[in-house]
Amino acid sequence: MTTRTKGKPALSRTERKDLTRSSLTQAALQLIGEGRSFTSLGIREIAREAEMVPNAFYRHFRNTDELGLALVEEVGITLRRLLREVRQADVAQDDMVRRSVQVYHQYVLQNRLLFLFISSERAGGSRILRLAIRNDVSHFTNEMAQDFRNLGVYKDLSTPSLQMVCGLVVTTMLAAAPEILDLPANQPMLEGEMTENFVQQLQVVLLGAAQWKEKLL
Amino acid sequence: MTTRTKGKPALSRTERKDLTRSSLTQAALQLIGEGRSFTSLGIREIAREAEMVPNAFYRHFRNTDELGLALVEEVGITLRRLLREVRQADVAQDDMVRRSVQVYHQYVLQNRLLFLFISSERAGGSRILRLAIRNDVSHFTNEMAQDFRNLGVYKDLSTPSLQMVCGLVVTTMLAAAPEILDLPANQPMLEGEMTENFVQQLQVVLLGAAQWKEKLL
DNA sequence: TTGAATTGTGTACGAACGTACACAAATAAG
DNA sequence: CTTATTTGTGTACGTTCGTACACAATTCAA
Repeated sequence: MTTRTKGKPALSRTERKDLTRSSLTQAALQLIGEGRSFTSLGIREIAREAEMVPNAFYRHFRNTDELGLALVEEVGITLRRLLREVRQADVAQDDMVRRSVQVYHQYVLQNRLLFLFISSERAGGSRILRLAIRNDVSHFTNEMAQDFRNLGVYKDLSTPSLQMVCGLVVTTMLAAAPEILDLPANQPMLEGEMTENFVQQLQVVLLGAAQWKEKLL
Repeated sequence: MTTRTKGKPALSRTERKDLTRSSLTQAALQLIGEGRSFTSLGIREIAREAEMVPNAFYRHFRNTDELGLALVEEVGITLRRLLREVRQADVAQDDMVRRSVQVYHQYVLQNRLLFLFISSERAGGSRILRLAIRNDVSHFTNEMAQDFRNLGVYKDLSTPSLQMVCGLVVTTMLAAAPEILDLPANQPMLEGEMTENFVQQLQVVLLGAAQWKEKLL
């Protein structure tokens, strides 16, 4: 226990450690934001960006992959928050898709670095990271399916079918992320075109889902 | 002109050059197949794999990105061939989706290295490569839309709408590629599950497309 | 208060990297 | 045949990398 006889330490040791650890992960994200790809980041590079000596890295991670896994944890949290935001914004039913796309679009921009990370490491780079991200995305998909259940839409779809449809929605969403991020800022023309395409695709998916008939076992 | 007074040179200079150039691109693909990511490949590494001295690389490419663009050309050709193969296999109408998925699945396995390259560089790494790949994928999408036209299906969809739907199909296809490639070989149980999910997703999309009504301008 | 554990620093080493330059061999062109 | 161009080699330099080791400073526990 923390016996604080003299009130000196404003932060405990573990608190300090967590701070520098997070400064490492944030440094990695920062580098990603500058166009570097996570796979090609080195220990020295990350440590330098975090303004610490290379060796300090090892006090927190054995290698860059382990730091990547820490980032994946952030991914999980971030995706969960996204669901919450969409849920809140989404009371209306009519153009629910368009509204959700708006929320998603702005969410991707706000969490630019993480979505850059997700997008590029979900398919490329280290197998461990890839599977970890895919695992998080899978959880995200299932939560979305649960949300659909709670909303009472698509009542006649079995849970596996609902998950299948949500998988499709998530695939479409994640494929849109890199396009959102690569779009030059303040080009309302292109942006509107892309968004409209995105909205229509989701509408097609949901239209198909509404028509989907369960297969006979 | 090639004045061949004495019949010595079996291969012309440019032919030889093209051969070594291609041995460089193939070396890069080979390294990708061994789990390395293209972005992190170095000139020396590629040259070593191609069994040539590092400096020889510069006789063919200025840097690794330029070699990547050469690979993207192969991507274009490969995607075009895929369309052709699906077109040939696809005369039947009933389970056309399932048949196409089978063809696609085996095609991805046969062109494993290129699909590894596409999947990981489409979202990550160098911006130039990313845009080049996206351009090829976009062409692929449009050709698929043209194929749909020629087949006479979805007659009441406008060309932009047809392209939008095909974009959805292509997104789903490309998202499936890394999963196909990461699946441990000879696991018919998992493989069947994945394939079935894939088939259903495409069916949902096409079902939605069939129901899609053009928006009023 | 004293001793152990933790966290960050400084220095150092070999390996791999990109690339510059001079050169050898081969081929095309006059 | 001579000469210029092209293609691949050999050597070399400075940079960056991962990581090992010893050490300083701090914090926790007894």
